Amino acid sequence: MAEQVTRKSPPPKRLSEQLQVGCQQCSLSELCLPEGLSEDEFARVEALISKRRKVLRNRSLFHTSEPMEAIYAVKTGCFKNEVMSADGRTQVVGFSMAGELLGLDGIGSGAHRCEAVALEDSEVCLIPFNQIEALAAQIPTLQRHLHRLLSREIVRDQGVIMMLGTMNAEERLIAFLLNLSHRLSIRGYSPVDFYLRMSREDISSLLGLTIETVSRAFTRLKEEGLIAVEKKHVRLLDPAALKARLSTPVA
Amino acid sequence: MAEQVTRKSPPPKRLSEQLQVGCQQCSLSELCLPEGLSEDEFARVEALISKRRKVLRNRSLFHTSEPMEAIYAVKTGCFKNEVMSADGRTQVVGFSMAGELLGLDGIGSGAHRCEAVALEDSEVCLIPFNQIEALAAQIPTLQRHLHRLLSREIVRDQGVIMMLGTMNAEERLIAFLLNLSHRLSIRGYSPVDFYLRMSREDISSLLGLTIETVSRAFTRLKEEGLIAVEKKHVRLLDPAALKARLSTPVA
DNA sequence: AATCAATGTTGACATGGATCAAGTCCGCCG
DNA sequence: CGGCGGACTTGATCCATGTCAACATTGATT
Repeated sequence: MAEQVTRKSPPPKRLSEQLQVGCQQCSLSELCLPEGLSEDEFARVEALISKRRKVLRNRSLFHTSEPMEAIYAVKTGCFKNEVMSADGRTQVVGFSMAGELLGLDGIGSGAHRCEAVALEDSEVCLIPFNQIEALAAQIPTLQRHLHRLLSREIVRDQGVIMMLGTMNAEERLIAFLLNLSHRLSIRGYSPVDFYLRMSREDISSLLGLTIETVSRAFTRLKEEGLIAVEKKHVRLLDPAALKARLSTPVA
Repeated sequence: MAEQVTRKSPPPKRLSEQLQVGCQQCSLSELCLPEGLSEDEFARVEALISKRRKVLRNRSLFHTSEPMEAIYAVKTGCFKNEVMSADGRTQVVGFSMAGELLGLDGIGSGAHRCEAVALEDSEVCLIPFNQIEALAAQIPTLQRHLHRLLSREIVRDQGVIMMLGTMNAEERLIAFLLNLSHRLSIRGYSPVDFYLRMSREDISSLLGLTIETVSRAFTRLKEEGLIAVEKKHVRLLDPAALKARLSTPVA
């Protein structure tokens, strides 16, 4: 099951090969990088992001308290972001899929404040933060993009806060599924038929519920014909009805 | 009670007077601005932040969906940050006190994603975002500072997520009080004796609870001798015990 | 094939917090 | 002064979710 990532090339890639896969060829560049870069600018950014790193399933890309020397763009696979409190509580604060950035929370203190764990064999592009920061000072478009990404992460987190603060179990699950659906569709995947990369436990942590409650919420939505679930395979049978559930609770 | 802010000068300030109160004289500059700026750099930053704006109690500094043309530093007073969902839910995502920034969430989309409401008559420094961004490109110290602030906001939000995801009512209230306490002490105020600026309703929204539950949690902590509360006046009688409550729940 | 550990589902029951309803304490305003 | 509304507290009850336990499924190991 947990086999090495070997989809793009034979066994162990050589460094020279890794370097060849640039941002220009990457279908995700429109998610990671700003539009409107000149060729020269693009090349300078690309030069910074030449390093890749593979992370096997259940391994960490970085740990809490580890010094932050780079941020990461998910190239393939999926991660969960977990924060840990002083007293040992653990909380999933989000999942990161291809084209999304990881490690932005480490900029403030210079150390990562959360742990990024691969949910499947994954690969990330390494972005040395000091260097991208220096380059951003020279390329306004890049600078603006970086600020936008940071700000969007704030907005995303506030969305999670709203979910936790105002929604019941069923609504939380629906919000979660619709959020996944939306992000998948942006990436060209089906918004109504997908496989969950994360366990019920990870979902329940993000949603601030127990796994039993999440399981029952899945079952109820299934019984009502709104979704189909078998294990990790989810189909949204009535996306409109799901969205409607998030608006006025009953009537 | 709700009188205008007139502590620093007679009745209605003239613009020329407002401009005189620069960052140099502001005791909060160490919170808003980076250390290590040269005199020249400091002056350039200061020149950008010369505008002030007063916001009366219960008035909004900005509204959701309003175009974001500036970010703000709280000079005096206190704000609540509220996000609203499409379906009309409202959620307080945090409170901002003197020296803290407001409006960072608007950078991503160019429009504010939340509403900032003054909890008392307050004053903010207006920071035109485009200009501070441009200046940051020229002053690395400033750029780094800006990134840190953005990142810290992410970390702060993740802390709220953890609170909502893992704590019970009493723990949430304790976490909230200790957080306030800490921020007040940084500003030179007593960490164990303070006045709440926000209503029980605002607190309950942030904590994802009802006002009744918040009220009962206050009462219980009071009965246990951990705090003293009369209305908005709170005293932490046993901060160590409060902190201990956040660690291992029972034993 | 047998065993085992993870993972998820389902049921029965307990409980923390929501809901509903008074009631108190204010400051405010006529 | 008296009445009124808003903010908060307190009590009684209900219910959504947590807890505990059994069981199913799956894949890994032997």
